[in-house]
Amino acid sequence: MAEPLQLETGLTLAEQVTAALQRAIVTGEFAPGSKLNEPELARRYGVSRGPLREAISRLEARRLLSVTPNSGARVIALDTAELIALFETREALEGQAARLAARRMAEVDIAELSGLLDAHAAQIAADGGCAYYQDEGDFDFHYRIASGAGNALLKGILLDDLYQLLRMYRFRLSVSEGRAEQALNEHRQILAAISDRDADLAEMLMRRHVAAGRKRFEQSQSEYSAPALTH
Amino acid sequence: MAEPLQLETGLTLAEQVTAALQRAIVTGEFAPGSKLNEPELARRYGVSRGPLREAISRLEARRLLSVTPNSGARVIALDTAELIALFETREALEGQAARLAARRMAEVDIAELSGLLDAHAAQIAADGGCAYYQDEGDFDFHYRIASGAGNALLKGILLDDLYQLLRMYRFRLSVSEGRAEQALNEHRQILAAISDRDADLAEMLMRRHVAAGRKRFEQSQSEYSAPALTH
DNA sequence: CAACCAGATTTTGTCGACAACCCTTCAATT
DNA sequence: AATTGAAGGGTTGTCGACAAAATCTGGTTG
Repeated sequence: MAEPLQLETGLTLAEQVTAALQRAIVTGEFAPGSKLNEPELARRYGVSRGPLREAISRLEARRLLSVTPNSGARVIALDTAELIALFETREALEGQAARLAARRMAEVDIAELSGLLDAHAAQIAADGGCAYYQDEGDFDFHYRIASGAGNALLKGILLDDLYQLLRMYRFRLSVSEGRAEQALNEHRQILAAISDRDADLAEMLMRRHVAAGRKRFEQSQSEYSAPALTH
Repeated sequence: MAEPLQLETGLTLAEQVTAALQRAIVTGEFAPGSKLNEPELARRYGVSRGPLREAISRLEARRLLSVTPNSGARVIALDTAELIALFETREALEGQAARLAARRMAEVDIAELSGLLDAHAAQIAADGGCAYYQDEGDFDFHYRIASGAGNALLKGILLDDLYQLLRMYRFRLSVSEGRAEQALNEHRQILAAISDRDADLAEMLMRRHVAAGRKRFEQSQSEYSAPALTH
């Protein structure tokens, strides 16, 4: 259903529509590959097509939409190769973020993130790591590392672009049984390296952490194309 | 002067204005920090404010403009810390690009790039490495590595976002005497590693190459804040 | 029966106009 | 003299309408 854009002050309509539309895309309300109808969307959000088109332009630059002239905007649809490319890019950027966080993250932020990991541990113990909250916890951790790097550009690319794509596809990247504990453990190791101000180790561990996700995904894909190998 | 937007077919006015405006920003025609006047720009490019505002929205998402509601758009103005952040981000992405290029770049592209480096060498020998052409040669090299990585996302972030920022500020990042030969030498080493399919070495060399640029810039900045050391 | 070609309809691209807001100017007040 | 406040002009934000393009429909023809 259409939520007609709760009105916030200080923001332009175009910005509010951008946020609402991005949210709808990322939560899967608009499926990957589906076409966006401008008059319909404009009615839905209660705005004219002007601000809506500005929002579409923004989201195109953020790589969430792909528009073809005279044909319209479609939600981006990543194939397997492009999802792997997303992991590869994250690996580089998040590795660097961890490296820089080891140099620059404030002690108080490290302590707070440590507490957050305790909360994640409790949650996993309680509900066995329900996939949704597990993902949210994972995003939380990576979000804070990206913020702790003290590099606004790096943070912006990760939060505004890559994490949104990742959120879109989290259902395809769903984690396996017992993965939650392992991920939490890796988070702890990364944070320990940051706390030790060991930049090299922090980067290496983060890269492995992201690469592990990519490899699990590659594995899950190759099972379909070559199912004979695993049983 | 106003070049009223040479008309190309198949592209939206908004897209053409985006390209023209980005070009004007990147070449320094609009200085960093300067304000963009919408009616004036619309007249200049011979379009209405609709497509112009879409172009502004796109360039804001690409981090070339920063717009504040009800106040307008300004060309981005990077301070020293933000330029360092740009180098740090490039270091991670270009390092990864070199790593992936070592795995995926086609032999024919490697050979062609090798020939391009020969041309650069000849150019440096001829005119002593005039700063402008030297920069263009540098961009050429990095552009091809980014393309050779076989990762459209990584390539897009580098070409659409980071390299544009870099071009904007190349005058502040101008190279010193004799730097051209050294850069060319580093390019040769990187390409050799790629040709050997040595991903680890290619990444390391590229990271050092970018880091060297960052360090020269940091050096040039600290000279002003602490001039007594080098007098 | 398939392919192709009009006509009609929907959708996108663009424009000009109006309203809201910001900044400047300048006069009045403390 | 400095600050405040109101009027004015200018800029931004938004809208509805028109024109061009694409898509859909149905009928015709090979």
